[in-house]
Amino acid sequence: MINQPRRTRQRELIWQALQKQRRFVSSQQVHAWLSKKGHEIGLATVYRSLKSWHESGQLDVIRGADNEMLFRICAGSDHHHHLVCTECGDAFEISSRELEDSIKKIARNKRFRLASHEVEIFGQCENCND
Amino acid sequence: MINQPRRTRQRELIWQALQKQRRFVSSQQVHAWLSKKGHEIGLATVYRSLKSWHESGQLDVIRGADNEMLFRICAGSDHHHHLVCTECGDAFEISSRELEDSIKKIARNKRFRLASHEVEIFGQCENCND
DNA sequence: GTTTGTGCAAATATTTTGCACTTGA
DNA sequence: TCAAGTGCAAAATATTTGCACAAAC
Repeated sequence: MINQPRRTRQRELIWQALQKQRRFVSSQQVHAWLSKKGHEIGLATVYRSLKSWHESGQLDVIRGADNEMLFRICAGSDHHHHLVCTECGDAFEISSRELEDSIKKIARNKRFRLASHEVEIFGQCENCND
Repeated sequence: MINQPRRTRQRELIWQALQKQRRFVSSQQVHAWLSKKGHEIGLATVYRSLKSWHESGQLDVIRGADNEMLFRICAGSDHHHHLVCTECGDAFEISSRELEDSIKKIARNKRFRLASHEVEIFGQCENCND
């Protein structure tokens, strides 16, 4: 009935490109990288692929400084946040009981019914903070 | 030498519009609202005003779901995050020692030199969660 | 009178979409 | 076959910028 994803050359290539990266990348970057490798794929196809994978939970997304969407293959399907290195772009998934508890507590204090939350932490990773 | 802000009719009106709002609003919204009130101000002027106030720390900003920047007058100048009601759009500034500590701990565990972080919590406020 | 702000239109930038064509199952 | 995927170009958004003119100090 709905969305039975098909295996196409384009999607294979896009997925492979994502697999090579540990960092978050934009649709534009994926497209440019593939072009450089000689794979002429429509930019719209890249946008559509990343969007649908994100919607089906296979990709994580964060917003870059200039407001663009950056994607990365999502390791676990559990709830988590990200710790991103501002130097090399490397990103780790994090999940902290303590952090979640703090957030719950804040919501409770203000009598909010918690819906969702986003936490993004930026810094320099072990290798980059000389 | 630098940026000595001037008092203009446009800026007065834009600032007043912000003061009437407890929720986060976009440049477009401020502009539309002023237009409706009969104040014909250039959209670019609204963008420029909000941007500069944000840069000077007088406005907070969050990212809307549809990729736009939303601003609000910032109550305190201290470090804080936001608890936003998804129903009425009302937003509270929050600051939690516990939350900050959790974040520091996470960074320390991964041996990151912490640069910055963003936390946004969404839910329904006391009035909206019937 | 000099510097800063404004308005407009054009330029960017990112992402989406309509549509005809192609392809996978 | 035929629904799903693709490419292209155009549209939709959101925001910025160049420039001539106006306003503030």
